[in-house]
Amino acid sequence: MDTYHNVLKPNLLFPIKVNDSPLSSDWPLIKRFDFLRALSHEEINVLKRLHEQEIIIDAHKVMLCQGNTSHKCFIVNQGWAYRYYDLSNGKRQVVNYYLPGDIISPYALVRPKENYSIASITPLNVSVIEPNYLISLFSAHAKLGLLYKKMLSEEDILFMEQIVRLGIRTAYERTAHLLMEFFERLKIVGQTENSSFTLPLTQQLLAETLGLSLVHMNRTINKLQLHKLISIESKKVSILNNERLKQIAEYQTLEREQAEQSLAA
Amino acid sequence: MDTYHNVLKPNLLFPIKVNDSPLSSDWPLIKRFDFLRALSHEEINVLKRLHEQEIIIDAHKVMLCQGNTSHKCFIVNQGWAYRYYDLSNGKRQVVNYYLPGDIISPYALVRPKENYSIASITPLNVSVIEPNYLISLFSAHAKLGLLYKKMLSEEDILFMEQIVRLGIRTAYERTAHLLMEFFERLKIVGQTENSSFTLPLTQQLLAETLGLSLVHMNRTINKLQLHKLISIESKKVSILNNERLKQIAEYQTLEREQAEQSLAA
DNA sequence: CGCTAGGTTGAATACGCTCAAAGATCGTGG
DNA sequence: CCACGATCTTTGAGCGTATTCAACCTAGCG
Repeated sequence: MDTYHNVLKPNLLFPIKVNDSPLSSDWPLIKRFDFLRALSHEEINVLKRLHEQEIIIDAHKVMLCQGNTSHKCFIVNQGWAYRYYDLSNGKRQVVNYYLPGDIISPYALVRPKENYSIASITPLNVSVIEPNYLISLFSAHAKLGLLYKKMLSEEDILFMEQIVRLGIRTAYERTAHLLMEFFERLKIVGQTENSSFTLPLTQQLLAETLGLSLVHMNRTINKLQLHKLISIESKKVSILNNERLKQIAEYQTLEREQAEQSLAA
Repeated sequence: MDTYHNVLKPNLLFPIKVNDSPLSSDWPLIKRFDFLRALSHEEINVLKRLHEQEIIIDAHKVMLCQGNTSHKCFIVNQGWAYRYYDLSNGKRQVVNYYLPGDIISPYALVRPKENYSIASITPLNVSVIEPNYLISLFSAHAKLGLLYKKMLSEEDILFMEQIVRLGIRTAYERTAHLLMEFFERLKIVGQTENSSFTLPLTQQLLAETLGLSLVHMNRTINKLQLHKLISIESKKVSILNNERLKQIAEYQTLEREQAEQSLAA
């Protein structure tokens, strides 16, 4: 039950300057924006400026603790993190995951006190940003501001999907659905190969995400494998039957049509 | 199971001009903003301008259908609405509720296609706004823009609370928690009296909100009444033992401290 | 090589679901 | 104003999914 609690003791961050900057197109945030709508050179340069201060955070560190205030935003460049809520009886609920290309705590400025904790799962490579800078940048560049809002809106949709998963889906469907989501999100930032991706989560964490017990989580995963829908070997998930998995999960691909009208303004 | 589906067939809205405008302080949105931080006369006037086009929507109407696009924003002035998701097997999940003072579909502009449906519960008195107008207004008035972001951030928190409810709370705790939430949200906009409020929901809808069956929802509500924590008579909920209820729900009051620093910028 | 975190399995239990049917309440029209 | 139908609520009983407890296995790492 509390194995993770012991590991995840609050800790100071140790910023490390990273020397080798990837190519512009290698920043996952830029990939995401570009996916939403093709960016101009100038826009790419603006977004690149967001990545000037890069740090690495160790795996299994609590970055932000329930009750504290967050003063910075982070763009995830590499690695996974998650937000969770602790109950007094020792149970935890994972609320959402931060994958490459996601922005951590975009509401930093307006939220006096975070109700949730955020922790890294893998070593985390993030760009640190002043929340104010983010705001001024996106109000100066209307189109980027719109894409940013689109990102926030997508986060909003992911929350709803999590609610639907927990509310009316069975353990089997929940698991299928979450895996589909991970796959599609990672695909956009180029972190999949063919039909597989690296899933750096323990079954305990998955269980705490899907509102299941560890034991049942394990059985559900194995059932999915038995049915030849997926296979997992050493943290690498392969989707063997995408069609069927999507059908079971009743998964709706995130709508990202290139509708110009909605982006014109 | 599908009783509600029959009632909630998509329908055109019938706008009705409302003649008697309430006093400025009677607009729930203004109350909410003022609660976040005391507003100046000028700011109140700006917000009043948002309420120029008011319409009434009948009870039990689908305002926005899964798959369609929303072109307008609505400020709820009076009545309840909710957002939900339909699964192909007939099950539904209620995602969130819109109470007086809430803004419906603030992401209207950036979302090409809504994945969720929105329906009214009671007759709904709303102000209609152009999404673009909302944006321009809040970028012209920095402080109001900040309060608006704070509102979005609160919506975000409510989503998380719903996730936690569904993920790790028991039926009993879920119900207690949701009732607490309704009470506190209604209190801010002055829709409570002493320890009671009007809850215009059927048990079916509550069940679809909390991921429970109708039968179990009913038993859970009655258990709460049996334990003298609440009482319900004809849609009126009275909280009999606030302390204990809050404790069972492990309810965290929404943090709305008057911290000037976070509002200064 | 041994320790520890993570994964697997079995068995008993419980919480919540389904099916079914009967009551209560509300709105509406005769 | 009462009667009727429809919706909503309540109750019983059996069942099933997921939980809990407990033990054992496995893999990775120092």
